[in-house]
Amino acid sequence: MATGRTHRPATRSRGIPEATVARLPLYLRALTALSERSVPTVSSEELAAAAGVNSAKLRKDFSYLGSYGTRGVGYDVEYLVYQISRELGLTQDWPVVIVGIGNLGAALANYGGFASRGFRVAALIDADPAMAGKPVAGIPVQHTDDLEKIIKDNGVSIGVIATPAGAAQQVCDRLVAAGVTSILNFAPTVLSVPDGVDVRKVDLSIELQILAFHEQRKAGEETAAGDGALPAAAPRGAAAADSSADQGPDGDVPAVMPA
Amino acid sequence: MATGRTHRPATRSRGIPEATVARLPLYLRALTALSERSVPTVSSEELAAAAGVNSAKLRKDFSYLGSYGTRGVGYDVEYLVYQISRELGLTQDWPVVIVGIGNLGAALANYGGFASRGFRVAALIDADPAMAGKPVAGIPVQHTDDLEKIIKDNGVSIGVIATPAGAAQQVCDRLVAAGVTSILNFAPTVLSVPDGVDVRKVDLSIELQILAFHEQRKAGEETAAGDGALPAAAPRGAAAADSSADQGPDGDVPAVMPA
DNA sequence: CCATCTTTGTGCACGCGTTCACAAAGACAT
DNA sequence: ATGTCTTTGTGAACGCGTGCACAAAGATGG
Repeated sequence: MATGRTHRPATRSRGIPEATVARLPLYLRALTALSERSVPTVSSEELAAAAGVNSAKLRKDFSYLGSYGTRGVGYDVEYLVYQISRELGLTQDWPVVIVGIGNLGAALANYGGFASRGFRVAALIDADPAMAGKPVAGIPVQHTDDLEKIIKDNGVSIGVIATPAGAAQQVCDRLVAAGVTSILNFAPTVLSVPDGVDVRKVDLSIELQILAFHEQRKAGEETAAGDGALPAAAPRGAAAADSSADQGPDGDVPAVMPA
Repeated sequence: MATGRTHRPATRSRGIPEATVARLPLYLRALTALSERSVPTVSSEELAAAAGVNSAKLRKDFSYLGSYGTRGVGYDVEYLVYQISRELGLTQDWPVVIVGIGNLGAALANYGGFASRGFRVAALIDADPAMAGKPVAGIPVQHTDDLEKIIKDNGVSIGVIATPAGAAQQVCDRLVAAGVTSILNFAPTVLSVPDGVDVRKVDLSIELQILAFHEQRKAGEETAAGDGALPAAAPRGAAAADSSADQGPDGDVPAVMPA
């Protein structure tokens, strides 16, 4: 996975395993899609297929939340959406700040997935004075000097770090000192934080390296035993991948530094 | 972690556990930093601290690669850098294509971590004809129509998908059909691929939701048992930053779709 | 009301990953 | 050469996560 939890050795919330928590958003996404199609109920088998997991695992995951299913029928989609949302804390508003408005920071600011689940981008912060006041995704960028005030005024408890690696720890320290207790770190650095602060890491470079490892292994195996597992995949259709046009301003601080 | 592996139930390469493979890039980064500071050797304790892991775990991880340490001394930094690089397949050139040059795709194209490890951005691909020829990060964007030819001409085996969710599966199918066997997926969708193809997923929305879960738990605990670790949480309801902060225009396709 | 059928919820076993704790190995000083 | 000291490499125990397989529960039809 592209992400990895940091710290918190084996802390379990109220009996909900960490692995289950990590899958809840997946289920929630699949359920939301069903909800939009006005599907009333769904079986564990169907939902598991949509989420790409084993159906037994899904049932066990749900069993940690309670008995929300009906035997012989399945799960009520709307009800389950609500229960999972509540469990994940998405029924409340989570103001988020993004620090480091480079390419990646701008991409995150434009990310549509924020608003759709209780997250609200409360502020964009960058160390470059030239960026100050400049709107990104409709939100004016503020200077790092005001970081503490911004955090406190908005009651922010979740911070996103998209600065270069060299600045990440400093920014992290300031965020934590100002009251942030959850951090999503895109900078390729190991952040050290006090107990009680959660850090999750997203690291593109690591993901690619893991892929390269498996790729190399595949290339090596191809000489040895023929597993024959590689059928020529059928093209599903001449598709068009549309993309958004405008990209963030270039020439700024790179979103992420080399590993 | 922000990422999660897909498929591949318990496939182990040559005895190297998957969890270990996922940590090798972490060690490699720490070692590279040491190498740049001309540190000749490092103990498992020091390196573990730098990588943010347990020293016993680190030693066990290295033991899967072989006995590269010297008892009483530690590990030779340069030698270990080489061994890990070789194990991860980073001593060879990996041409990579990025499909979907929106905000996120552009950020990835500008990502410095590519070139520094055997990865080379061979091409940028987008479905928007208006993007064609336009240089991003010094590389001209090419149209989706030429996807298959680009893959084959460059011998690409690793593809990065940064398209909207709706286009991801189609793009994935075309990439796989053209010969790509490893995919890094940034679109919030479960991709289905044939056996033999590795998919890794990076999903910002999921990461935030997991953080929200823990954040909510922390807020809830503060009332109950005094763990002592939680300083008084800041009020969250305070005034919103800017009212005019409308999220990005929805007509503009976001780099990643809402979950 | 009873039989049947579907689907949930979970007890259980297994395997992976983590951590402890220590013996073996080598460096270094005398 | 011998003893001491440091640090590796790993055997073993433990805990978490996964998946099977099935009993319990409820819907549905007669």
